[in-house]
Amino acid sequence: MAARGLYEELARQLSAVGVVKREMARELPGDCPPASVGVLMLLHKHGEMRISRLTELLAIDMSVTSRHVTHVAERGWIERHPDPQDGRSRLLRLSEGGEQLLQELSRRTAETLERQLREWSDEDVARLATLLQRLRDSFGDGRARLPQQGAGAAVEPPGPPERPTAKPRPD
Amino acid sequence: MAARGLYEELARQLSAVGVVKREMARELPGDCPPASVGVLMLLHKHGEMRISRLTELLAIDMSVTSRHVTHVAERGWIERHPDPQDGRSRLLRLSEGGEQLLQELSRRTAETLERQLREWSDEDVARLATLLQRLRDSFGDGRARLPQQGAGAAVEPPGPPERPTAKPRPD
DNA sequence: TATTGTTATACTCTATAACTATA
DNA sequence: TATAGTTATAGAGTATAACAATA
Repeated sequence: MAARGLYEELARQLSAVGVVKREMARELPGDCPPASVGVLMLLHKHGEMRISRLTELLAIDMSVTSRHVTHVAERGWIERHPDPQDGRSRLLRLSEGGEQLLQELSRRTAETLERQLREWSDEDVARLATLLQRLRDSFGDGRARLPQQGAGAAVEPPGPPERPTAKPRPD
Repeated sequence: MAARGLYEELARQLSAVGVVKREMARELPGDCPPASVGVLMLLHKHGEMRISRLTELLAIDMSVTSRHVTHVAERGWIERHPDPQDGRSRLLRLSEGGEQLLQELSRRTAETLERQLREWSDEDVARLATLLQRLRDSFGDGRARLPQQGAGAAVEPPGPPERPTAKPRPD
């Protein structure tokens, strides 16, 4: 178990990752937001799958996955075939055009990182990727997606005074 | 310079950090979104400062910072004093209540990470935090916030065929 | 005229809830 | 009745542009 300060520092750094993500997003074609790239990458890596599986891998709500999938399907980057196992589902698969787009995006992503991380050693790049993977695993582990019993109001803080305590806010 | 696959893997892991951030956000009081925590943390760490400085540290647009600051100020977590150096600015400072809230939030954040990262060694937690810090530095380095010459249309991809190429989309 | 902030508007990503179709 | 997926709606975070006040 690490010291508390260590965790706080990690939390701070995690919340700052957004800068990097936004910078990377600038390199994408206007038509293809980061979420679409995520869908394409997973279909490339894991092959044909249903929306439910994609939802698990993305660790977001299925309704969101559905929208992202619609987006990439409308642009012809994936194909949707009937699932012989279950009439409610369809199997998603990268199209020829999707494969090629992804190639191009991957190349560009790599270029950006290469440029920004010029000073980094292979070892450090790999180390960071590995630690992030592990971080995700650690979080997705224990209670992966418990069915929400009241996440909205969430753990109201015990004592901090002076705070107007979450007024309904009329605006 | 690392191999291309290494960069792609890093990109994939970076885009997946969202899961962790959302999980952490669940632990926050409904009134205090992650962005507010960021503001409070920076004011705690660096002390009194102007919005422009906060904007640099957060690496977001000043208009966004302005909104976040308004949010925390409305709840009494920070105070705004006139800046003797410049009549257009105000100096932001954590209030008593803000300090206490932050203490509580930090405690809770640390608890969450402690719970999820039970298996992690001190070294690995520190290593990840350090690498993320360095990642951010590397990105914020060279051209930190160039004045946008056409980021909207962004680098349209050269060759990937078959792609409907960003149709106006009638919907 | 240039700079510091603020406000209005729009876009992306996500969640919740209500709904459809199939199991 | 339960499950896979879709759609409507809302909220958080960000960016751009137009604007106000001060330098």
